[in-house]
Amino acid sequence: MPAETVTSENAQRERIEQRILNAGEQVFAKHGYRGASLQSIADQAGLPKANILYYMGSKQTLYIRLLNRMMRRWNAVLENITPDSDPGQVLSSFIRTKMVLGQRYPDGSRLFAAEILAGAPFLNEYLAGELREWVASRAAIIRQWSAQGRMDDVDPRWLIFLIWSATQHYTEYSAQVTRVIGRDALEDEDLASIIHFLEHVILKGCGIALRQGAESGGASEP
Amino acid sequence: MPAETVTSENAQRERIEQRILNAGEQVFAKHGYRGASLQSIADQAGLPKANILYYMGSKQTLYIRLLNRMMRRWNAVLENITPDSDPGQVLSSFIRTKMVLGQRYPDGSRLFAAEILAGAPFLNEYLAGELREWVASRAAIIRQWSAQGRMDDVDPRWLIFLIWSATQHYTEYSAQVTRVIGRDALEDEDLASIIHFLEHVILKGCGIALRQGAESGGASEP
DNA sequence: GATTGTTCTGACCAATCGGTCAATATCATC
DNA sequence: GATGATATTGACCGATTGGTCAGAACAATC
Repeated sequence: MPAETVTSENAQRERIEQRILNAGEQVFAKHGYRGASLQSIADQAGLPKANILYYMGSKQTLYIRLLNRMMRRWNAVLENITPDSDPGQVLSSFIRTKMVLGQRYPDGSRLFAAEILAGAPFLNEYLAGELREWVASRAAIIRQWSAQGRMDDVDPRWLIFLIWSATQHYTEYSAQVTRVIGRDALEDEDLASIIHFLEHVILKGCGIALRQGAESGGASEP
Repeated sequence: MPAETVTSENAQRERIEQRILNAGEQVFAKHGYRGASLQSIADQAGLPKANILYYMGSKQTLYIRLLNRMMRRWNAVLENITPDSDPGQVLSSFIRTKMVLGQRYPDGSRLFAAEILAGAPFLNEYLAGELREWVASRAAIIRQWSAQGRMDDVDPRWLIFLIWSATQHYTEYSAQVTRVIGRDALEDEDLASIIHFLEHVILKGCGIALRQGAESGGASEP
């Protein structure tokens, strides 16, 4: 780049890199690693193809940067969970945080999904290492809750996958969901309705009492 | 093909086409429409590339045949549902049927998922037509159940999507699930455990009484 | 065994793939 | 305004893409 002051120089480079990353996220999300072409990413970013390679080095480097960026965004999920936490609060927050992240980064979520569909060739270590530890530690706490009688004795791994899949669905499969319910996109009221539904079914299904007011107008209890 | 008797002639052609379809399903499932190459499909099928095109005509024709084949397989899901049906039985059967189908046709399920990720360019009509009707008719019946007090008043569309996503997850994301729980593949006992979990949480979460014996050793009720 | 209608496939096509590179453009510094 | 460092990009590379096609191979009929 042109040599400006150090800060603005970095800022300029940062802006261009972000533009490339966002363009790459869109294209990789739609067509997967193999199906995405540098030319289409360049078109999406409004830059010549050679410029993409100048900044990112290679297709693979760009792709891995995108995977890492998305993994970092998920760090906020289920981070403050302790054996003393309230199960209802934690699961409810899990559902809400995950839904918000999916809405904020739909392309990143889909990019991740495409990588898993392809057999997760670039994510083997992450899944079998970091993520496995993450799930195991959360599962251990949930098991304590069950043992203390604060919720049903369900397999916490399946519970985590259930919440993960249910929330992912509305971003990754938005093309399916919107067409089936006859909308162009999911509105805020839809999202609120979905979150409310998931909280109701999952918490109640795990034998966790629903919070007061959370059921206003939603579901009728016997 | 060599001119044999009419029946065996068709049988021979059928065998080769099935071989190509299965190979295509694998490759399309992994890499999506754009990312899949006819050469890799040919290699997978053990045939020269020109042979693939001789039988299928074009990449797009092969792809659409695969989508149709998978859609047909899903016809068994939620087919016998009436206002008089037992909600618990129907939802339980929905979960089981869907899980079994996912296990039987993992590549087909993933193929479908990749198509949705790409924005469902080939499935627009199906999703906005046939599938929308399918969901709407089932949703209407579920609403009747709620109105009759046989289950909670939850949005039936979100319920259908919940079961759909939860069951899909274990086939489409098997790469993630198996690595996170540290297995090579999901065993029969895992599947039984998952089905049991989903039945417990979803039925109970919808305010449907669980059948006798279905909870043996599974979840502890207050 | 010549005829006929498929089946099969190597060779080839223009287009596109990821990536390289040399030439040019741009700016801060002196 | 000369120097040096980085930014930019059109032109190009060999490989691969989906698809075409002519002709070889094949089996049944006459």
